Amino acid sequence: MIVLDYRDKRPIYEQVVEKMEHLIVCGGLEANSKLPSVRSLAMELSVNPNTIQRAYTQLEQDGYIYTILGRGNYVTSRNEWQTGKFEALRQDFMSLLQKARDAGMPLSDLSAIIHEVYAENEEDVTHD
Amino acid sequence: MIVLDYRDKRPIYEQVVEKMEHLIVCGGLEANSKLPSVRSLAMELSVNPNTIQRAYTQLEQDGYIYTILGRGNYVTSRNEWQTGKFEALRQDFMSLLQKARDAGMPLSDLSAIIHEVYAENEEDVTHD
DNA sequence: CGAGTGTATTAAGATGGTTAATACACTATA
DNA sequence: TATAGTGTATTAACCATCTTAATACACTCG
Repeated sequence: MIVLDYRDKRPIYEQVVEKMEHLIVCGGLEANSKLPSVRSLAMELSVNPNTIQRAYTQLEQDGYIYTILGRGNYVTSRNEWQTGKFEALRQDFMSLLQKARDAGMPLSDLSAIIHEVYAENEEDVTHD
Repeated sequence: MIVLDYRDKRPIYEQVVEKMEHLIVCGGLEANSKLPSVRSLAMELSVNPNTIQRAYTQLEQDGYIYTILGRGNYVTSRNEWQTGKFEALRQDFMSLLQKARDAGMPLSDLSAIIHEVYAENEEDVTHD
């Protein structure tokens, strides 16, 4: 379900959060489906249960999963986290765009990247 | 010249690198102008000279400054780091755009943000 | 020469990530 | 009711990294 990158210098719990979030956002995990238990995932990744517990706590705070005591952790439905996710992405985009503008990066470069990633969605949109 | 944010949990040397880089990229520091000495900036920020030394070493590795032994640290001219900077920004954009696409963020939202930040440069660009 | 500079080394303290060993409360099931 | 599986909490220890501290050395400039 998840593979750790040991060259990654970030904490393990952050990697678990990131990869779980990616799975959920991309639809790899259905809403209300059950996640691996704290102990089983810890066993699978050869890490301590506390580390997984910390990751799950973070995911719950971010709204991606919910917990039922004694039963397990489950995936939250999309509409519960999508608004917050969009806002976070907006913040990141603002920050990154300001850096790009300050560095003198041409608007055309950004446009090219956007159209490369959003290849399917092409219709109009990107100008006034 | 620089103000530290003590609520920021990142290492001090990272903050110094970030703020110096920002100053250089935004033109707040001219090419070939002299930076504060390791000891004087350490004094000014009330941190250890080793911490500033580490920041300057990082800035040099990233191509933003160059060092002359016994004389000081100086700002590199724009064309020496701009290409690398653009490439790094491109990488970040790709990564962020993929996340936005996966989360189902509409192209129109991105367009709005871009036009907000790149207000002056408006011409056409963002569509084919 | 002397002051200012970058650089290197070593030791110590502080913080945070991780492991480890337990313990407790809850839920589902035989 | 018992048992197993679950989330959760606590405490201690280990380790890596950031930071400070105290020095020392080589270089440049006046």
